[in-house]
Amino acid sequence: MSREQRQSWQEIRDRIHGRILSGDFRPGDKLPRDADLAEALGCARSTVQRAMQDLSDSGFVERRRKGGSRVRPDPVTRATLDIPVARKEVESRGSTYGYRLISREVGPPPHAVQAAFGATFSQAMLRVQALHLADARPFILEDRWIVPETVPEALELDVSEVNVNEWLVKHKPYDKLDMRFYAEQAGAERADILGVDPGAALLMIERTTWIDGAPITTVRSSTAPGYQLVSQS
Amino acid sequence: MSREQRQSWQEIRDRIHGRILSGDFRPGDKLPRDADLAEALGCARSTVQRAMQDLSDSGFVERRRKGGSRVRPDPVTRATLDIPVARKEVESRGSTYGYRLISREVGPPPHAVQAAFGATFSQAMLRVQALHLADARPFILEDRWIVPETVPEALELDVSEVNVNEWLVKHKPYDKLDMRFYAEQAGAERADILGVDPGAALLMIERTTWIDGAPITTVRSSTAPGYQLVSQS
DNA sequence: TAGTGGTCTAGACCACCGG
DNA sequence: CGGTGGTCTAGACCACTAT
Repeated sequence: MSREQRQSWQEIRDRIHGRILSGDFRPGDKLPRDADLAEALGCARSTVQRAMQDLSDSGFVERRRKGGSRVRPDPVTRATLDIPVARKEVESRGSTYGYRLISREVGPPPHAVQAAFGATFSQAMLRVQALHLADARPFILEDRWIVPETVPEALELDVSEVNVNEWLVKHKPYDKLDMRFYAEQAGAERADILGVDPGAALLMIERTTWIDGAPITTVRSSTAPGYQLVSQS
Repeated sequence: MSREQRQSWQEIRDRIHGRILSGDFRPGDKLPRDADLAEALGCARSTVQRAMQDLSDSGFVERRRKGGSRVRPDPVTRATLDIPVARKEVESRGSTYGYRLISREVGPPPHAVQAAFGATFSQAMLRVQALHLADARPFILEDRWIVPETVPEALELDVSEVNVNEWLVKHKPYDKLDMRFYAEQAGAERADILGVDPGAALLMIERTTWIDGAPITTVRSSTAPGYQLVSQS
């Protein structure tokens, strides 16, 4: 008789994944219960659980309590991006990092900023514009708005010395993050600051963070031409 | 005496995370072993394991066998992107999807394509250029190269009828994916195809996939102005 | 080679949600 | 309300790697 081999959750995942790819399970189909899969595949239920968890994270299946597992009808490709602190990114390229404060002001946020937070805030906010340099050349221009009610210490910061970006990352945890990427042409002013031709295509990165539902900060980063975001693994 | 409450791995994670944020554990510090944390926090080791796994996935800590766990010295913000199949994306916006083949040819790949695969391939490849439409307006222009040795069926496909993009997603699994995003100005030809002004800023998406080390396909997608990539949660 | 994280198992209970 | 996925526990063994 055959002996059951010990199987890793990756093997179990691949076996199930294989049956999806082979058309054995088709998009929209309901999959067997974890317990039944476990028995059929000859492993513990928690191993199936782990495998299905991964398939769910990867976007191949949807899971619902009581509803069971289904093959996701619309395939997606999922990518993970690491956005390091600007200084780290510059240094990892072997360049020398530099930081230059461009402006600091306190005032009412424009509509675009309020929209980023998904609400209307009539209160004044702290705005900081700064330039990250790589070997003394412009690398990223960031335009940041900070909500003083959530981050009162920010008003006291000497932003000409302290890198607000890194200060926030180190001291202000968030539990909600909205991030978006798009392309935009450089206007005259931005082109001048970044040292590029007006109309150059810039990759824009927008980040907005909240903690316990309270808005922390939103930042629009204009990256210099040639900048690329690369997915992990 | 006090009774130990049953704790979820999220609670355990937050307690450890809290000690990192509070400066109790500083960047670069070595954390206690899982077993010690479990005892200190009053839960099973596997619960700590799950919590640390999440902190590792989120980029807060680094884990190494024998080496133990350390607070990651360089903070990163991590974002997950879902890139749906073009048709799904168009339909989810309430628009009508359309597909138009622009060209199909077999020939030697340019250096840029070989570079994407990280190797030199002198063999001929299948190139397919196609346009995805939203309400009859250009949405995404894709320029794809397929390796016939890995995907022999592709040569037989009637690409004027079949959406190669979706065909590959459904039938060709991959185990390695490289994805990158950048901004680029539209040249005259692309501007014409996409129906935009020459010089417009376009968000570019590059995807390259492998299976068992063998290259499958690489595609450069030029998205129409206004296109945004938005992170999940 | 020994220490540490990674995983598997078996069993139990919980939480959500469809019928 | 009952079925299904989600999680916790305790214990054992494995795999990687720092020392």
